[in-house]
Amino acid sequence: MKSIEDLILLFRLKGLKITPQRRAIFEILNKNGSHPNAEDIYKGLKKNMPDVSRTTVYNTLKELNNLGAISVVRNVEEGSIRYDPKTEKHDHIYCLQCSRIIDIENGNQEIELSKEKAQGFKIVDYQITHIGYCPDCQKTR
Amino acid sequence: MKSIEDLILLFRLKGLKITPQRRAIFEILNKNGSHPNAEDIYKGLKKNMPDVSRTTVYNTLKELNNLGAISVVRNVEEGSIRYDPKTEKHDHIYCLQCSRIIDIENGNQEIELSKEKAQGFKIVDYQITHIGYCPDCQKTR
DNA sequence: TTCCTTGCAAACAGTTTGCAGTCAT
DNA sequence: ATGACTGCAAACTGTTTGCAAGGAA
Repeated sequence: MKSIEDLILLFRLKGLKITPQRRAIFEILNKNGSHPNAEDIYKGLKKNMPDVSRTTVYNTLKELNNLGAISVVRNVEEGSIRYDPKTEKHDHIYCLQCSRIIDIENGNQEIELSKEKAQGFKIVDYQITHIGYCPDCQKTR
Repeated sequence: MKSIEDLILLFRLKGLKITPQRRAIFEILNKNGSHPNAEDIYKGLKKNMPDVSRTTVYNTLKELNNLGAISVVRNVEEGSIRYDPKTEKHDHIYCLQCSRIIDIENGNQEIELSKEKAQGFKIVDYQITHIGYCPDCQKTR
């Protein structure tokens, strides 16, 4: 997870500008620690900045993603794209009922594919998602 | 991967009907062996059945998914839902350039989460996706 | 005959795009 | 001053829904 200062430097380095809207989005991502979609961020923003538009949210998320400052959560079959502000490699646990995603450390080096299994693919990454029910949702089933 | 006969029996068992459209969708899923989205199936269907509608494709995919005869592919970040006709547990390799997905056997029992790592979640499944570039796309980069 | 299914059209959700006015640098 | 950014509206994509007519059992 990049600090707000890092994000600002990163944007400036690329000739991108730091607007109050962007600064506020950085703050939301930074304190949130979760896996929000564009709408989550938009709603958070609106509280303090009622005239902000969704376009600005989408635009800023796209830039952040381009810069590698956030990443897309490889999909857990939902209608919307969810973003991950944590840049270090990690796995996820996904709740089938409430869609909550939590991060877990990943300590599996054995996941690396053998040459035969890779079938000619050049592998650059992998994603592990554990799927189940979170503590809260177990109570209400 | 269920046979067409199995799918027909499964549908009949649930009081669902076997229409020519559904039979044709079963055939496409069965011979395709890939990870199509609704549009892929619709296009395939149209060749022999020009008046078919997308609604029928969506409806049938939903029923198949409900019955556990196909599943939704997780861990890819695309605009559309992709389905997996292979019902046995397996992993995927995903091509970042052409979006091709291939199946690979999964032989990682060590993926199971320890109790501490699961953080109270009740885990029922997991999905591993290896990400990279397929042989064809490596040539054209 | 009885539901289920089909196909059309409309609705919907999430996201992207074009553009005129505004603002950061 | 310049180019990037904002916010609006419209377009677009993938999917879902309501419904009248048709078809499988």
